[in-house]
Amino acid sequence: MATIKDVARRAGVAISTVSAVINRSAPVSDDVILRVQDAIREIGYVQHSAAKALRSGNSRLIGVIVPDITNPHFSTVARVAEKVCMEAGYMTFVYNTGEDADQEMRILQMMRMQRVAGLILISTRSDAAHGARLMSEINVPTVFLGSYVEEAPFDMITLDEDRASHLAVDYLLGLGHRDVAVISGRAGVSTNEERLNACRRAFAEHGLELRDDRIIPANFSQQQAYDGALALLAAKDRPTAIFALSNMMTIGVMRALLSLKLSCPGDVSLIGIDDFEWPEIMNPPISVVAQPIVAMTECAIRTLLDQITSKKDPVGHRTMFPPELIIRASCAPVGR
Amino acid sequence: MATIKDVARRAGVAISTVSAVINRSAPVSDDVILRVQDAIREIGYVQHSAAKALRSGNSRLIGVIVPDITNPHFSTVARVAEKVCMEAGYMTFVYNTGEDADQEMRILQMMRMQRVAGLILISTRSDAAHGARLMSEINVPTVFLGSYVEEAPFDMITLDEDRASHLAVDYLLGLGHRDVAVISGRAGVSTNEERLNACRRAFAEHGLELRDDRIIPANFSQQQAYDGALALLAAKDRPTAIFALSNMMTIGVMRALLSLKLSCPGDVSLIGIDDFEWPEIMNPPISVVAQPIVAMTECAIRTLLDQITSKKDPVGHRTMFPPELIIRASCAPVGR
DNA sequence: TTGCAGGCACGAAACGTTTCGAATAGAACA
DNA sequence: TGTTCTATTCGAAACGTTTCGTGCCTGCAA
Repeated sequence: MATIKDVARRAGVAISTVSAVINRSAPVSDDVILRVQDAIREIGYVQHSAAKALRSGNSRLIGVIVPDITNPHFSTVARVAEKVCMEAGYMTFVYNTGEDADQEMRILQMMRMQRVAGLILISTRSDAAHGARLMSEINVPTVFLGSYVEEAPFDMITLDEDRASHLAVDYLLGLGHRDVAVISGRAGVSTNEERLNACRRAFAEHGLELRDDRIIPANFSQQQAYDGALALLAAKDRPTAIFALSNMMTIGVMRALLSLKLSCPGDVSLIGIDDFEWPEIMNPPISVVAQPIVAMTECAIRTLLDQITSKKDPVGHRTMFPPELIIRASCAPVGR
Repeated sequence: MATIKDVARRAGVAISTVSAVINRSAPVSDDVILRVQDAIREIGYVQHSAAKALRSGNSRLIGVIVPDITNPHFSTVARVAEKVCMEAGYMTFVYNTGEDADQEMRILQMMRMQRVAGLILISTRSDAAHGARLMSEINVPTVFLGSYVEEAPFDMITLDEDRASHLAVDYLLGLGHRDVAVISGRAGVSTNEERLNACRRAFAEHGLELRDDRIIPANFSQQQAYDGALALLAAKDRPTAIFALSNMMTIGVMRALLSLKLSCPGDVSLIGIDDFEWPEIMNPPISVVAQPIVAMTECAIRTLLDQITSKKDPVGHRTMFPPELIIRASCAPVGR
């Protein structure tokens, strides 16, 4: 492939002059600019990012690490990240951890090889041990999105998880439900811990208690939520309402309801966190606590780019976005 | 960051020896291997991909270009591509065209800058003019997935589109439907043209005709399918069945049906191409012609890697995968 | 006419690797 | 002991850029 040297020869100028034209990094006469541009067009020259990155020490690459791109929530993150980064002249590297901490580390290692300029990280664990591993592997500006990790003092963009759970629980209790089960995500992930603790608080504020046996662990997995809900709902003391702490788990519960031929909201009310794109085609349309994921992602990227250009250390600052309760048809007053 | 030079100094060997150890590219004594490995660990050395790519002329990067990662069909492609490539020691660059040919070209340009070793391309147009532009921009092994482009003689992995449409049309006609509307994708995309032409043929084989005014263009867009279906279904001569040529358009039709309070399959039968992940939570579960997208993607990547390593020119060979008719609850005999 | 500043263009070094021909050391053989 | 071979190890060039110190011209002021 043609190199900058070929362009220089063709345009009859020095290599450094071509570089100056391409990057507008030094004044060049109009005449020369034109000659260089013509030469570039004629021989079809395209910059070699690797060479540029090597010499300039700037890859202009952003790593985006998500649990699973197949989840619409995360594919939206990927899409928005790509767009915002591209506008700023960066390329994104989107990778899936599959909720596996070792895979997360492997990906971080790859990101390091690529010398990414920054990282958007939706981590699979939040404990201090994981944080320590993270800190030893990450040496670029990083922003957590949706969750955060102990001992890893990066900036974080999250939902107001406390309010999210309160919105759902208050709504359910307000409908008269007293026996509510919570389908919980992966233990040890901040997102889940915060949502769960907020549930407990919300119950307590109503003078009620969220019993441990009404917390069904499902690891954010659709299948595990299905299995857990199946057992829960088949028992004769089934709850009157279920609150699922993430979109995939909400779907799992819905499937369990359907396979047991239980009516929703007739027999059991259901509410989840994270909105669905076409709720009306579901049976029934599910009420949810939605998070403004597009705005959150934009904010995360902006924060990251800011940190990259300003070169100032992150302060571990947390920005919270407000959740929104969207009432549809999956919850009814108890005993109806 | 530490470089290979630091490792060499620390281990007391030459740079080239360190390289030999890292890449197992030349025989090195066990003693030295150990010393080098220790040194690498101690100073936390990580290879610099850009430098490696520059010198070796091999980026070990694969570009994956999809219309919209937000569509579950394509996020599956991305996920599978990432996995298979990673196993082969390649990294993937996933990018969205947003169904825009100019954006597609811009992305190709970026891919070229990155000197990707190969490309998986789901193109937004199939015409010869687009093919010509493509050929002028692409200079690496490329495999088309799902669609192909005229005048761009790369290998292609697709569904057996003819059979896919036949499966759906034969099923509908077999149920007695005579007035069937087809929601069509973007004109000029091979996938859509083939599906549409196969529809016409299938009708003809039954001695029927698919009238042009029963072909509703919707550009593969959910919203356009919704709008089109709304107009179609609000008219007093509405069809008794609808065949939507892609997953998003099927959803659009479903929404139209619901918003008009039309019963499916009572009033109108509906079938689509592409399966849904949790059909049972839809109302009703929609019958579809499914494509084996995971296997297709794996095949595409394998074909590509093969071409990259064998360095032989593509022959424009087409591999077709069989569709599968999955009957659920959205189609009923006519007049019921 | 001379001196000087400023605007442009140039050349060479450096970024971190891989690669390949050459050098070295020890072993085996005569 | 000298020679040849083998098994390692080394050194330097090259990949395609950017960057920065130099130097050449031109024009303007004195």
